Amino acid sequence: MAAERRLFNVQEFARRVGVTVRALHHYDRIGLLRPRRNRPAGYRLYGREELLRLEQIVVLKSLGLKLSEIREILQHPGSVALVLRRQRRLLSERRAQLDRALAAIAAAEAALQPGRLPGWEMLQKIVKEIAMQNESNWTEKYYSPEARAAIARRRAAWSPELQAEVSRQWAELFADIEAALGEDPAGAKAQALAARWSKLVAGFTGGNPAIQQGLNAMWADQQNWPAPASAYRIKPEIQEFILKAMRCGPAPR
Amino acid sequence: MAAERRLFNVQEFARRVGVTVRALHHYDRIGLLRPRRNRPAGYRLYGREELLRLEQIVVLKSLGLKLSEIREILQHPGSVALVLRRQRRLLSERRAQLDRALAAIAAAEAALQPGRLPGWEMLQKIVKEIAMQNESNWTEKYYSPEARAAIARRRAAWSPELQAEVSRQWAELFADIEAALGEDPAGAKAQALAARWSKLVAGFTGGNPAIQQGLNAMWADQQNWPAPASAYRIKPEIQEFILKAMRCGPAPR
DNA sequence: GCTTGACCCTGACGTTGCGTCAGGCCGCAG
DNA sequence: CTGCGGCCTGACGCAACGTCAGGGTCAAGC
Repeated sequence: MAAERRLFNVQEFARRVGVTVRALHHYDRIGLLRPRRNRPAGYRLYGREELLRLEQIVVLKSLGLKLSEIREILQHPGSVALVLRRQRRLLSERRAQLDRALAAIAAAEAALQPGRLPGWEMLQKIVKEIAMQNESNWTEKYYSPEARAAIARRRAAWSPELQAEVSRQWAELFADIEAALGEDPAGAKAQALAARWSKLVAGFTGGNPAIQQGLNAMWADQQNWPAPASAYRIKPEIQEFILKAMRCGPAPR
Repeated sequence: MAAERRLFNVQEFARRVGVTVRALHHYDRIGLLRPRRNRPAGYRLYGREELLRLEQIVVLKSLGLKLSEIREILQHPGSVALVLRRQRRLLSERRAQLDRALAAIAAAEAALQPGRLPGWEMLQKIVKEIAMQNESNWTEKYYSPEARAAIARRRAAWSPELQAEVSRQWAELFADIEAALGEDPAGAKAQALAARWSKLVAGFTGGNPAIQQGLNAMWADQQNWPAPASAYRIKPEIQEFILKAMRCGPAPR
């Protein structure tokens, strides 16, 4: 009955869960987490029940939910699945956006690596290209009926053998690039390698620009590579060489 | 000399670049983009020069830079490389955070799929596990000297043949799972499959939890898969089955 | 009982990048 | 002259608190 009747004052309570006192004030004001206020002076006091609720709040907040949404969820726990699905979609979109920005930055850095002046037009063009697909999902834009059919074929044709073959091609390309690291990125050899690279990437991505962007973003930050791709982890020198060859190679125009 | 002396009023100017009139007001107030104001009534007028600057602003904004940072960059264009590097790091971190949240959501959804009650403790545990690695990079935490050595060995041992072998294992596993789709996720067969899955993933990720999280996040949202991984694109049924088996399988305890 | 230092309270403003009125001036067509 | 559309300048709102400022409370030591 009287199990752990202990009450905490704000500071200790906050420290215990890992939030700030100010946050508790805030939650109190907006009615998200109401403490008991028995003490005559109006001190906030929190018990086990509030602890539970606060932990739930923290968990949901870590999923990127807004406080208002959290309040809704805690009032109607049945809607949790719905909210999670919605949230997942939202975060996915945000991540796609981030990937685009990262890809743009990577391209921009590669473009101004050679020590040239910034070259606003180039930066602008890069970003525009990449941001283009920002609005409206590319699925409808780039996967017109016939393209969709092509993908279906590609997927149907997928097999372990094909997979192995493609893997081999990547490995070969990596080896070739490594052998050519000293070459001029603008030279014919490097250009040929870049072309092979592009072709392989296109084959993998099915021409899907969003995925290609994702790839670029990953280059820029290999630490965050997701699992299966890690088998393809690219050495920094190779990555740098290809980026240079692709960006500063095809004649300045 | 007098090439395109045309001046635009706010509305047209805004429409031309794709920003709102209010934004232009804002940029004016904070001194980021000052229009000319020749007209007696104090109307804002924008020319070619302002157009260029606004375009630069928009580009930099799309990279996630704050307006104050943009102002800095435009004042000192030499710092652009530095700012880009910093921004890339920041966005990477944000993306990692997003990945963690997505992984947690995916796990949570899988956990409450069976129609059971939410199970706050489970949700909490999931999120805690995943958020644990939030602070301090895992590299130091999980890659102690000996682990680092193991990774070096792994990398040294990497070869096209090994790659092909692993690819084959994945393909086989996918096939086996597909054949077992009708089974009980909590059954021994499903559990064995889940174990194989885990082992393969661990092999790929070198035990790196960050990358495992990334993988989970990708499951939750295959649309955003980056390039080479797309060869491993997982069918939804397979993904769902494994998630179920891994989460609701090992006895409710 | 009194002082002291630690702890608590309630406003209230700052942050970021605008959205959204509200109230009023300007300019051009009929 | 009137009407309508475009422009202007405040000023508040949003999300989730951080950060003072000014002032009350509590427990302990003297």
